[in-house]
Amino acid sequence: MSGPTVRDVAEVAQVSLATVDRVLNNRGGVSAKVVDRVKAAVVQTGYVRNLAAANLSRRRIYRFCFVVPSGDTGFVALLHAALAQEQQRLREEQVHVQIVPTRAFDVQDQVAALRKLDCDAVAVMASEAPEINAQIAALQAAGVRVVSLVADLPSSGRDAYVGPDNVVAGRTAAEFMGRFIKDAGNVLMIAGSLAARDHSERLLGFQMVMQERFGGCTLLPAAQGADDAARVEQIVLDTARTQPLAGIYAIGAGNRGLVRAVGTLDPKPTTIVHELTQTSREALRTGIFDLVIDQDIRAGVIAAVGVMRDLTEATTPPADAGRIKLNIYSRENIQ
Amino acid sequence: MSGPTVRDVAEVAQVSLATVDRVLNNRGGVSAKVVDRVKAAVVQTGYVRNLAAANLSRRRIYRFCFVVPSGDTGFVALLHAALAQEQQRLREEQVHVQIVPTRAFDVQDQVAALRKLDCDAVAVMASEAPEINAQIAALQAAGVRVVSLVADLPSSGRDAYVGPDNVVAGRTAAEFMGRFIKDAGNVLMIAGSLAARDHSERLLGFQMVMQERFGGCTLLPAAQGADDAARVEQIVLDTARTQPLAGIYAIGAGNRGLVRAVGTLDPKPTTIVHELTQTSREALRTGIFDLVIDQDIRAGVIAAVGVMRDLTEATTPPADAGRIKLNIYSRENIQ
DNA sequence: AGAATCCTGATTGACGTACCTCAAAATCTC
DNA sequence: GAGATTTTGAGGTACGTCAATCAGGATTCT
Repeated sequence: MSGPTVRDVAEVAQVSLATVDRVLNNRGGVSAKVVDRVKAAVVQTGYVRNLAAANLSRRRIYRFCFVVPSGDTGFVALLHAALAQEQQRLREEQVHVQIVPTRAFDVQDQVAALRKLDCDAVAVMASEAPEINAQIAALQAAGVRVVSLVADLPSSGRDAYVGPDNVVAGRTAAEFMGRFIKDAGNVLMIAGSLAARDHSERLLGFQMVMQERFGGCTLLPAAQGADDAARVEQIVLDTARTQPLAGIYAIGAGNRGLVRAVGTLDPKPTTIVHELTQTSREALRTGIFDLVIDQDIRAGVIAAVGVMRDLTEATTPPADAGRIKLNIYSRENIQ
Repeated sequence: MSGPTVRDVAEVAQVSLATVDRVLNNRGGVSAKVVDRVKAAVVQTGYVRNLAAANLSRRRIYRFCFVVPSGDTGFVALLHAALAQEQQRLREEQVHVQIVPTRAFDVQDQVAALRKLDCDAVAVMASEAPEINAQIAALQAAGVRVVSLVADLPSSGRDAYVGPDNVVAGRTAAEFMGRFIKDAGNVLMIAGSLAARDHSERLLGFQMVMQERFGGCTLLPAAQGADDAARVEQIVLDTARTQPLAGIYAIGAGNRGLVRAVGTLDPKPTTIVHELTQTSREALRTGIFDLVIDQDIRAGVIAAVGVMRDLTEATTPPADAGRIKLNIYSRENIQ
């Protein structure tokens, strides 16, 4: 008593099961007339494929790899946690996810990791570099679909990008920065590395909106903190020594250093950072950070798997499948 | 070549398939010693149940109903759209979703709708009323699990609530309101009806934070606009005639009226509203609204279905399963 | 007309789990 | 140690789809 099956469709269409199967799975070798009849029968019976049965029968196992920077703090730690959690769940659905940690900013290590992959598709989080582009091309030539994760690699020819729109992220940061500091004062921007596409795009978006709509503020030259807490701390302290700071926009990681530095400043500059980690959550709560712009990395992992599955099946994933939402957190809506 | 199956577990544990089945599905009648042996075998082999096969075999069809207010604009329209979309997808997974529209604020109509349900579980979006509580109790007595959606019905004894934390929603609105208007001026709060639990909770949270942290603002008495555009427009215009308005917090629906009214005011009060609809999206873009606090209703529908499935299976859903995230939108990150 | 190609039918065996029955074996009770 | 009870085994069927094979009929081409 569970809805119409292919059997019912076959009966209504006056054809055999085999023919229905051919039509439903586009196997070809069926005349247009019969195709129409079968499709009409599908509509008439209200047939919907039983996903469980389909998945069971086509005993496809997907093998996906995630090549992502290692790290036991901050965003990458959350990413690994999300991956591990999904890995568990996906096993039930016959999706095997392998996680390949790399050293952040180490191009050779990342290339090496990519080289020895054996899977149907891979999600890569890396900076832009010609060697990496080359290796991605090689993977694709070998039939492996490639997805860039969190930071896009547009020039690599990757099959898809899964991550937030980082220009929008920067623009949003600027919107709140401008309003919070009342369109006046010096604003310090600290990126990790401008070779990381996500960082450069955020910076771009931030500067655009600040210039367009908050001309009362003065943008200081963008600093690079290499996602390193000590470096970030030093940058803030050095800058604050020579001029008053109304706002700080931290584009990359290294938030522990930011917390230390901002905590010593009086008046405290309005501070906007990315990624809701333990550090930033705590800083929001104590009032050291004013806003956190977060990308839901768990949603990102799920989206990436979905896109990789589509790509592996040679079906084009929906246009917005890879777009990860940006979440804005203040001290009142931390979760 | 698709991982270990029950067969492998049975072999390793030196028991029959039937016994493994009894252990895995808690059917009882197995000695503790053997249970341990089977469980050890599960770990040793790395067995994970194949969801597709399980779902196929247990030919369970879930029948769920959504009893929600009808409406072709605003939030409820989005809700219906999300429902229709999920309905499509869920059919593939043998979940039959029926949508029962009711007249908003019409208790008798809602009770009547609840009375003639025939399903395994129901999600209800309604205001608080004793008649509704009674009908929910009757449903539960008949073995139907009941979930409150978007607006909680805590006194009804519903099995679960799926929706955002509306106190947090109100607190978040206050946080941004206070910062945007620089902690000074009159703030008007407009609810739809304080009988709707979501509205009263938002109001509560908003007032708490405004009093705690933004004592410079003056809170005007809360108005009730019955989620009606004309009423809301009138309230704003009437209030603005007698005193300057620094901020408006619209707790419920009727945003079209709000747009009309705020558009005529100079200076424009900082306006914070709920739910990202076509109206509020457009108002954000043109600068009439300053912030929209949205609940992702599609995520809500998915969560509700998950919770109903768990409840129907008599497994307690995870603690945070029903919690819908609040998303904050400014003109820069509309999507 | 004969050969080649195309279209369709009929049938069958997986896929891995759930769920059932019946009988045999082990354990407990007095 | 006989009887009652609990525990375990053996075996089967069903779920709906996929995938493949083989064969026969229809159509087209030469």
